[in-house]
This record gives sequence, C-alpha cells and structure tokens, in this order.
Amino acid sequence: MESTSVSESEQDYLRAMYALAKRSEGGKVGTVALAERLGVSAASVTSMVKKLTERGFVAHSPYHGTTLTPVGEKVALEVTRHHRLLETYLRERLDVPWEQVHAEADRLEHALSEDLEARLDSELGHPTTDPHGAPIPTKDGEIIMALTARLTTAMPGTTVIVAEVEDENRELLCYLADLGLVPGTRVVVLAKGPFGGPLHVRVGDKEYALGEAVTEAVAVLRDTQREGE
Amino acid sequence: MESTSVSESEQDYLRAMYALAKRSEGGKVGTVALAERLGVSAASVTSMVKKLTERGFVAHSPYHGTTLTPVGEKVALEVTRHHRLLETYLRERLDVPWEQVHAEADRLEHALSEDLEARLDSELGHPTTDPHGAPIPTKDGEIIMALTARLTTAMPGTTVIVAEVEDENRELLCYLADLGLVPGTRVVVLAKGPFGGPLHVRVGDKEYALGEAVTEAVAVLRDTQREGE
DNA sequence: AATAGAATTTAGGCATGGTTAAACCGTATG
DNA sequence: CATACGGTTTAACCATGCCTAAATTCTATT
Repeated sequence: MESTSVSESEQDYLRAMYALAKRSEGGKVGTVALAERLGVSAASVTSMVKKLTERGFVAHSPYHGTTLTPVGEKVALEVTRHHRLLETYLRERLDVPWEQVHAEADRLEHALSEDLEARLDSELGHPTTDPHGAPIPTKDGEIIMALTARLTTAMPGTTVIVAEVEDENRELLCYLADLGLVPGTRVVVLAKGPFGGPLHVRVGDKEYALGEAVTEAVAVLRDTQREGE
Repeated sequence: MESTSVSESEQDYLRAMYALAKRSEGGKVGTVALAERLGVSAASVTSMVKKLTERGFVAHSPYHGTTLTPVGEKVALEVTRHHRLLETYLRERLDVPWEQVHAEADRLEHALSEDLEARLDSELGHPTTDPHGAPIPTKDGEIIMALTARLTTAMPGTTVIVAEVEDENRELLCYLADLGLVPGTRVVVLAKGPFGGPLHVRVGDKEYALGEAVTEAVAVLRDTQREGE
C-alpha cells in the first residue's frame, strides 16, 4: 500500500495524463502537452512527474515521455469517475448548462467523499456515460470504451449518431450545443470538401459546414436504425 | 475593492471567527480558541490573523483578541451561507445522515460556485435554516438570529422546542440524534439536579438525564403551542 | 554529418500555510 | 506585590506546488 494520500494536484496530473494517454501511441504523454492541458509551465510538469515516479504512479523516460503505471491508472480512473458522476448529477438534478458542467465538476471533484460518490451514483441510477457521452468508470476501475470513430472520418452518404464530444474547450462546447451536436443526435454526412475542407452535414432539418477542429472533437457511431441507407 | 480573492484558508479562518465571535463579549476571539476550532497551532493563527489584519478583514489587538471588521463579517457570512446551503441540500436531496452533513459541507464549501449556490438555493425553495437549525444568511448578508436560550437555562416545568444544536462535534450530534433532540422536537423540562447536576427531560415518551455539555449545545424556544402549561 | 529549433530538464526562487521551540505578556493568586 | 501560569507572539524552519531563465537533449532539415 502506498500509505500516504494523493494530493489534489497529483490527482489532477494523473487524470490529465489518463485523458492524453488514450489517443497517443504507446500511451506516452509529453511534458508540454500535459503542461498545456493543466495550464502550468513545463518545468512544473517535470518536477511533478518526478514526484509521481517516486510514488509509483507513472513511469518516466527522460525526454521521451511519461506513462501511467497500473496503480496510477487506477487513481486516474477513480478521479475520472468522480468528475463524470458530478457532471452527470449537475446536469440532471441541478440543470447546470451542458457547457458548464465540466468546469463545475473540476472544482468539486476533489471535495467529493466516497460516501457522497456512492449517493450520487445510486441517485442517478448508476449511469454509464456523462453528459458529453464519455464513459463513467465503475467503482472498481472498469471502463467501457465505445467503438467510435471521429466525425472527421465518417463517409459521405452515411448517417451517424453522436456518441461523445470533447469537453475541455468551453467555446467549442457552446458551438456544438448551438448546432445540436450532443450525444444521441443523428447526423447525416453529406459531403466532404477536398484538402481538409469542411464536412457538410445535416442535423435535424439544418445543414452545416464543419471545420476540422469541430469534426475531430466529435466521436460518432454508425446509425444502426438506418443501417443500409 | 480588495481586488485579490480570499483563499480557502482565509475563508476557513473568517467563518470560524464568526462562529466563535457570536457568543463572546465584544465579539473578541482568542488565538487558542481559533486554533482549536481549526485544528491548527496557535502560532499559525497568529500569522494568519496578521495577514487578515493587513487585508482589512479583522482587527487585532495583540494579546487581547481579534474581531471581524464589517468587510470580514461579510465574507464570513458568504462562506457560512455556502456551508449551510450545502448541508441542507445534502440532507434533503441526497439523504446524507444528519451527523455527517457538516463534515461533507466543510469539504465542498470552497468548491461551490456562485451559480451553483443559486441553483441549490432555488432548488430547495430558499430555505432559512440548515439541518441543525442554524439560520442561513441571505445572499446579501442578512442573517436572522432566533431569540433562543440554552437548554441549560430552561426552567423546570416548562415545555420547549429545540431550535438549534451545535454541529461541530460529531459524537455529540450522534448522541442528540439518538435521543431525538433535533430541531423542531418538543422537550418537557422536568427537573434540574443541584450544583450543575443533570437536567431531566422528557422527549416523546422517553426520559433522559442530560449533562451540561449536552444542554449547552442545544438552543430552545418556548413552546407557543403550550404557552401556559 | 552538422545544426537549428523544439521539447525537456535543471537551477534557483517565491508564496502559502503549516510546524515546534522559545520568548513574551497579563492576570489571578499567594 | 511578586510570581506562576496560561495565553500569545516571535523566530526559524519545512513541504507543496508553482514560476522564470538557463542548460540540455532530441530530431528534422540541409
């Protein structure tokens, strides 16, 4: 047992590492990427990574990136669970705006006791995804990754369902909310401009041309209701 | 305007000062009393008080105690409002045990945004007291002190209603919960032993002999339903 | 292969908020 | 009225987590 507890900062770093490690070859995370995500300097990351290495939460290969150890990943999943349960609760029970739950949960996640976590979970009926479509890890650290694709890669002519959207960028989230690109929404992919041009889609009865920053932030599933269309 | 924000520790100190100042002549609070309440050393209190003095939140008379300034009191009331709204929400909407809401609210109060505060308040229908009977300050810093007396001073033969109980001591709170001494409960004062002896009371159909530590922690109102009995 | 530029780490500091030990003040008591 | 003792303050120090600036390493380009 690692005896001493994990500080709030350490938790922040581990959760951020987990999020960045997902889509990166080998699960390796760079110092600057972490620094930008956390809003701190690269030097701060280096020293915190050193500390997390000593505590057995990460493995650090100097100049080549950092990876979570199984122990570190467990902590990251616990923190992520707190965060996503809070987001879900704030949205469902307190009507906090969709684009705002992320920031609120960031503030609250470290103050959530295990007991309260359990109460939120059962009050919500053991939800499996948060308001942005991200899976909520179970209490014992299981997480179910949906087999989604980026909207960027969707084939023109197909119909897809929004499964998950990036929640780190508030402005982007507001834009997506305006367009109705929230989890569960059906999107018809019309055409894709050449050379990374915009993706033309229909959402409900409106049509939009989406830039790559947008389509990269949206994960989709094939629409099983309209399989052959 | 004092421009810079009030740190979590500063908020803790101001709220604790407010609570201690209430029942103390001249609103003066001693260093050791604050230290015990906050679980820190007396030396820590001295240095934080110095800082709070510089920032205009308290007035400090060395060796003679500290008082809140109007500005400091305003901050204290805001923090107290957060704390008591949270307690109420946790009890009413998440069924957190009575004796546990205080500790949970302590952890959450600093992470509560103004927006979320407003949502809790309206969701609860603008409550005026928390689960321990303590008044919840309004958004603009008004607080209504009930005209209560300590149970210690209640006259034998009278019937009183529990108005408020101290919430700092968890064990005491558990004991009070066991006895049913929660706000709103009717208590018949039977007799008082001499020389600070126990107070004999009837709660429902049970009788108890209460020590002074208990009767001091319970504030009561005259029972207006049974005025002349 | 040399080298410029990006990424990373090291070095040296700073602010916050805590600690213990020792010095200091005020007052109740003998 | 001296003094002992409790309450308070000062001094010196520590841990955490952040910073900037400088040094270092890696890598992509020529």
